[in-house]
Amino acid sequence: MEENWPEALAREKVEEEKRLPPLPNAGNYPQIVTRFSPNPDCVLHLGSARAIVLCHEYAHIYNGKFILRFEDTDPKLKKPVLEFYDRIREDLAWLECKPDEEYIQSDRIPIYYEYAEKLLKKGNAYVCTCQPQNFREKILAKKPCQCRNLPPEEHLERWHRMIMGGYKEGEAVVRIKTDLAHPNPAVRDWPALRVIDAEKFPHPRVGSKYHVWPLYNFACGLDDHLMGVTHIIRGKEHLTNMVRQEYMYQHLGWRYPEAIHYGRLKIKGAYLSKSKIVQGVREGFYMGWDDPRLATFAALRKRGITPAAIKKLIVDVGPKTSDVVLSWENLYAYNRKILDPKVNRYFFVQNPIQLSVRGILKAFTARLRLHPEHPERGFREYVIKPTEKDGTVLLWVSKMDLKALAVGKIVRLMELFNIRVDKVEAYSIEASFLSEPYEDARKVEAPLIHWVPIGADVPCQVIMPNATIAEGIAEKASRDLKPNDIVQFERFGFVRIDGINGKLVAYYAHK
RNA sequence: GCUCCGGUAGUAUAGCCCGGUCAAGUAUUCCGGCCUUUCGAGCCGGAGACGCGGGUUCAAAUCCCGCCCGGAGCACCA
Repeated sequence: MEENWPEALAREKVEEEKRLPPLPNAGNYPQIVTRFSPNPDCVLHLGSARAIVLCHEYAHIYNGKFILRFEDTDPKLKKPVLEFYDRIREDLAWLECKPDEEYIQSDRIPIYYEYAEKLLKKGNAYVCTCQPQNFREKILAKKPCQCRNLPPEEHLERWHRMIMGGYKEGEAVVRIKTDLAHPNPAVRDWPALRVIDAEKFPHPRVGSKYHVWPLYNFACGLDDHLMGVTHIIRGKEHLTNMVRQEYMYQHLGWRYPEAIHYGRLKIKGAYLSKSKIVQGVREGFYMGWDDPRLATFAALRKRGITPAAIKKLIVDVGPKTSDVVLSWENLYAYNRKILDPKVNRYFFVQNPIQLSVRGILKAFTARLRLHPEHPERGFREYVIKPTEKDGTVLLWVSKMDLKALAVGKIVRLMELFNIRVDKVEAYSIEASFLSEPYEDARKVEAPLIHWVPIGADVPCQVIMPNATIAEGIAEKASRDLKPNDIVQFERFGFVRIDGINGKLVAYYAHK
C-alpha cells in the first residue's frame, strides 16, 4: 500500500497537518530519491534548513531515500575542514533528518576521472590550455578557442598529462562542450575539472593525492545521476547550473532529474553567512558554533529550539522560488506551541531583591504545580516558616517586579499569600501579611508575582539570545534538573538547562 | 550591463495554471474581552494585504502589455 500509493498516504496527512505540494512527476519514478549536499566548510545553520527539511520530508512522504553527500572538491578556495563532517552529521541527526545513505565526493575522484576521460574520448569535452583571459574573449564572441576543435587524441594526451601533474594551476582545465551561441555566456563550455597544487593545498581527507579536482557542476551532475537522485531540491542560485549540466547529461545520454529551486531563506537579524560565522568563531568574537547570537543549528539546539519547530516552519514556508525573510517570532511561535504543554514550570527570580514579610502567624506550605494543566506531574513544595520572635519571612523577588511593589500596593505571591508593601529600599522591601485566599487577590486585581524562599535557592544565570547574562536565583527544586532539560521559568520565558554544578546555567529560548 | 526568477497584511503562507463561490482563507503579530494562582497556554472578538498603471472581459489577486521594486546567476566556488 505504502509503496504503490504514496500519494494517498501523503494526502491523508494533509488533513491533520499542512502539506507540501506534490513533487513534480513523482509517479514517473519507482522510488523518490533526494539529496542534501553540503560543503563541509562550516556548521549547518537555519539557511540550510530549507534544503535539508524539504529533501528529507519529501523522501519521507514518498517513502523514498534521502542521501547525504559531502561536496568537498575544493581544497583551495572552499577548503573542507575535518571537524565539520561530523558536526554536519550530528546536526542532521539532531534535526531528525538522518540520511539513508552517505557519500563523500573526495572518495569518488576516480569515478569523476573515468567520466572525464569518457567525455574527452567522445569529443564532448576538451582540455583547454588557454589563458583564462583569452578564453573569455573568445567565448564572449561566441567563438571556439584554439583548443576546442583539436582531435580527441590530443585532448586525451593532455588529460593524462594533467592528472600526472604535468600542468600547474591555471594551465589546463577540462571543459564540457555546450552551445557556443547560448544566450547566457556562463553556460558556454563550462569548466569541469581543474588543476590544484596538491602540495600547497592538500585536502584534509585525501591529502596531496590528486592534482586534478572536479568542479561543482561536473561532480554534482555526475553524482546526481549515478546515485539515482530523482528530485534535486536546492537554492535558486543553482538555476543556471541546471542549464549547464543538462548539456553534460545530453552527452552521456542521461535524463536530468526533476529540479526544484527554492528561494533564499533568511531570518531577520541573524548572520547566515558561512564565512562570517567561521571568521567570528575563529577570531573569538563568538563563544563557539553554538553562540546564542548565531542561527546555527548548534546554537538553536543550545537554546531549546526544537527540531520539530524548525521542520514545521520550513514545511509551512514550502518550496517557493521567492526569497523569504522570516522573523524570529515565527520560529518562536512554533516552538512555544510544542514546548508549552510538555515542559515543567519553575521559578527564577531575575535580579533578586530581598522581601521581608511580617505578621506571619503560622507556617505555610506552598505546593506549586510542575505544570498548571497537569497536576498529575507533581509539585514543588516549600514550607514557609516565620521566625519565632517577630513572625517574619524572607523571600527573593525580582527587581523586574518593582513597579508592582510600590508602597501601599497589594500583591499576591503566587500560591502563597497576599501582602501589602510597606517600605521599598534599594536592596530590600518590607511588607506585611494581608491574607491567604487567592480570591482576595483576584477581588482587588492584585498582580501575581513569583518568588523564591531565601535559603531554598540556587544561583542561576540565563544566557540570553544576545549573549548577555541574566543573573538571578532559581528555586531549590530546579537543582534536580538535568542538562538538556527544557523548562519554563514562569513569567520569564522558556529556557534550556545547560549545566548545573553549584550554579544553574540555562539558555534562553523565548518568551 | 546581460540572462533568469519573483512581488498577497509587520512576518510567513493559501488562492493564480483551469477568471466569478475572494467585499481574499490560515498561522503568527498587535489590540480588546473571557478564562486561568505565569506577563505562558486556551477561548472569543477586532486590526491588518492582492507593488503601480493600462488593457481584455458582464466579471481579474487570477489572463495580456508597460512600469516600478526585490532577488539570483554571469568563478579554473559550492
